[in-house]
Amino acid sequence: MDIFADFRRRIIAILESMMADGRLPETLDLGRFVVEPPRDSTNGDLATNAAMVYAREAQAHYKSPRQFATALAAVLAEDPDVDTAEVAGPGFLNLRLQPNVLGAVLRESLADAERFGRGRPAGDPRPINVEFVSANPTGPMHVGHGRGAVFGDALANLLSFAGHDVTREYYINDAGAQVDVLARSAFLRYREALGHNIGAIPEGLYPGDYLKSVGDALACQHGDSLLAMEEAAWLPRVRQDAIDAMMGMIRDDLASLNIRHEVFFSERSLTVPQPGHNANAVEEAIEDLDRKGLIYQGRLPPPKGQLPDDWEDREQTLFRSTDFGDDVDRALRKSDGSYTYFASDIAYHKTKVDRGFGVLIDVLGADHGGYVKRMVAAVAALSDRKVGLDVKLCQMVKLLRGGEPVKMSKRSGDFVTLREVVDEVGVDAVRFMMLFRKNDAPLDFDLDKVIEQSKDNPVFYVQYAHARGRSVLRQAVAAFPDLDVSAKALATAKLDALTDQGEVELIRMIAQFPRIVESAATAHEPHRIAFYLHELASALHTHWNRGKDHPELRFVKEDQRDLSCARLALVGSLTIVLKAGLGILGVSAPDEMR
RNA sequence: GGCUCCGUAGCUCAGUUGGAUAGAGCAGCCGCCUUCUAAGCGGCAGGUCGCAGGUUCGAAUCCUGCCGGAGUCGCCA
Repeated sequence: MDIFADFRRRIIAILESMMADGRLPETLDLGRFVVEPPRDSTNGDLATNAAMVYAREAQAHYKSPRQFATALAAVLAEDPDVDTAEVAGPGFLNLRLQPNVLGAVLRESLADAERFGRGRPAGDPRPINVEFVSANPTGPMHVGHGRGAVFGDALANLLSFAGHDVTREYYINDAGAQVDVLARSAFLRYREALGHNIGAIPEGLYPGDYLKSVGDALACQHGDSLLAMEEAAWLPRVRQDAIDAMMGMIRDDLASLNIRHEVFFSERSLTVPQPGHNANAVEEAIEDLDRKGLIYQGRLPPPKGQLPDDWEDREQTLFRSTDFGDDVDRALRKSDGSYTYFASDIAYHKTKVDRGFGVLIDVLGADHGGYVKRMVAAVAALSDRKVGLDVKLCQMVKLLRGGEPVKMSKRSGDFVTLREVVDEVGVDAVRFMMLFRKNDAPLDFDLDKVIEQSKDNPVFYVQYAHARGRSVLRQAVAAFPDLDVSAKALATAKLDALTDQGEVELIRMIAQFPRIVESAATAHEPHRIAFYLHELASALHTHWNRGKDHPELRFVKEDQRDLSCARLALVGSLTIVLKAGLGILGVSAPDEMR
């Protein structure tokens, strides 16, 4: 249960009845006010700005926002769940709830631990597609890819937790010139495997050692038979083998971060005719736009800034992306007549629209910023504005060690791989740190700091809070050997003993979890979960420590079984929320720190 | 030059979609271990929310214009 959403509904009902009675104008847009925690919790449990939001429209009925709020307060005070309803400041309405309301939330979190905080499928029932990583299949993943990978995966977790049907998807760029370069690079390694002296890797080919095994495999499979062929003959075969090998490597890299995609979509598949069609997907997508009158032959103004050397003014096939908010119309064919990357991307996104997704999310590197408007335009055009595309750009990751930038080795191809980082600091640290920042802010990742076991390290700090909670439950069993500390059992504890301010504060924070999930999911911002967990962990550590100066506040009181049970219910609920939140981030919730 | 993102405490960053006296963590100073884990906690100090206008009951948040930083700029992917 989300008490904020719940009371928002109750207030809507009140406003509606006031509208029906003529106590308010009938035209109010009831979607505009909010119910949220008051900034200062001494003001109560819930606050709403409804009276201020509608003050202007209600002026004929209530002179001031405060007067309106007073009227609203009078009705709300009748609600059996409300203790007090007070008007504050310019017209805020602060509600203090009966203790049993928050208690019910706590009880619910224990009784149905698996579901607490989860959203119900509501609103747009269409599934959401999250496309992320989509690293070129030309080598192992590096740290920058890792950020997008973790972000996309956590976002997918979050949306799924919030009640949406989510598909994780990877777009394999296996059709461009870069995979031909990959094939030639692999062919070189193939010759090397056959004993040829290949010397230095020529400029323009991929030099990485990771292609040696591809060369070995080719030699093993084909012997020297490829050597006699023309490039046009061997390239397609070598290319596919190399791509498969690279994708295998990338899947392993992703698996090391516990990331799995449901769909791997091949760009190349868009360029071959589909069964039962006489055109390929790219051609069909462009025909589709053409039928909508969005394709034309025309000229583009030269690019601003530095003019490319080979700029030529020519007539070309253009998409009217400016009809959908882009700055300039975009080219769909290169000068040699082949399609641009944008054209296949349009076709690719058309498949997403056709597959019935209602919301598309693309997770890309910040260097793709210039690409956003045209892609949003394309999706709007393809779906007649019925499908939204949200492009989440992840900023760069700066890798540090002890505060100093990690030198990227100049030995070409030998960059710091994602795998090296995961192996050094662990999945949990990588995932949490990548999510403990907004996606559009650059990230410093310090290899030394993230394995530190101290409060300076938020990963550790949050995990420790969970472990501490679990430890308390273990201690409780030691004190009361017959006690059942399972969540289900704790849900039946008498909770009215939880009266200490710190305890109430913790319950309030637990009650916020559902709305944090909801708002983070709506905003497509998983970092909000990470920050919430950090605050929750901090609150737990704080309260735990108060038990030092005030032994009567400790969770386990051997001579007071009922009181202990109530407090253990609180601890149990905290571990449930911490674990659920960490689960969204894809970070483990250990029972003890060792 | 165009577009996108960013600018909040000495440093690194949050800020619940326009709310109440702008918050954390580092770093600095002062405290707390016969105790369910001190791997932690409390307190003090620290601010012209880049600048200037505008919108309104109310702006760090929305709009405009500047200043500063990052990215990007027909057919590359």
